[in-house]
Amino acid sequence: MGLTKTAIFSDTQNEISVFAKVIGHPARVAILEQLFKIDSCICGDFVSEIGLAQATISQHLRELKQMGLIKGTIEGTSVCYCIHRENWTKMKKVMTQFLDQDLSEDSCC
Amino acid sequence: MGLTKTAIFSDTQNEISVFAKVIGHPARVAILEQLFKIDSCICGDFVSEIGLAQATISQHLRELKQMGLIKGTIEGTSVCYCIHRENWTKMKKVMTQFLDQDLSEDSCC
DNA sequence: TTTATTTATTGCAATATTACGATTAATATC
DNA sequence: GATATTAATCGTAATATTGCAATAAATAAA
Repeated sequence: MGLTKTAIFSDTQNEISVFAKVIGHPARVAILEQLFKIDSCICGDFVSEIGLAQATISQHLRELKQMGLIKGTIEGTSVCYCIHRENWTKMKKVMTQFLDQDLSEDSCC
Repeated sequence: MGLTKTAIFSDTQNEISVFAKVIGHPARVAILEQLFKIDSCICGDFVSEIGLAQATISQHLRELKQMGLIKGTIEGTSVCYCIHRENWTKMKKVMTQFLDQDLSEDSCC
């Protein structure tokens, strides 16, 4: 099939997995890291920094934009991208809550 | 293509994305949540709890095991699964470091 | 030994993802 | 206006993922 059965899972479970999925590609990780490192907008320098074709980068940027993690502003012929702070914070909260789960000592084999 | 070009990314970038990818499916999120909730091993109760076929669950368990997030111990005819605490902690560290990045105020558009 | 019970594996079909060349659209610059 | 420059989109190919039925393997119970 290839089609995830989202209906049988809770909203939170789906939310966690969707957030994780968007981080689940090194190119998107690299894009986000660059935006944090520069600590401002980046206008079109992704293609030269990351070794992927322009069309491919554009596709990854679209996915990040669709998930709301970045936003782009048109600036003449180029587009300036930056982190969407509110949404990043929201994702951080959701993911951290999941990751921070813990077990009591020696609870299992 | 469909083949991620891991070679052009850093080890850290690949590590983050691989960890995220394994969390990137609600069934695997559900399995992990159950293990944390029960706070001990689970022997074969996944299929009844999650609404997916036995073969599918087994496949997801294998992926989690391959990533080292869970470990299984054979217990007669059934297998008891539990969280691999050390590896979970390691993943938490890697992911948290990535998620905790922050921007200075008003750094962008 | 025969018969459950339980999990892993295999084989398959359907959908998703990744990547890129080519093209399009939009604005700058000449 | 004609020509660059930049980013998005389209089309396509290759690989990955998801899901399940059927089967295999391994142990427990009768």
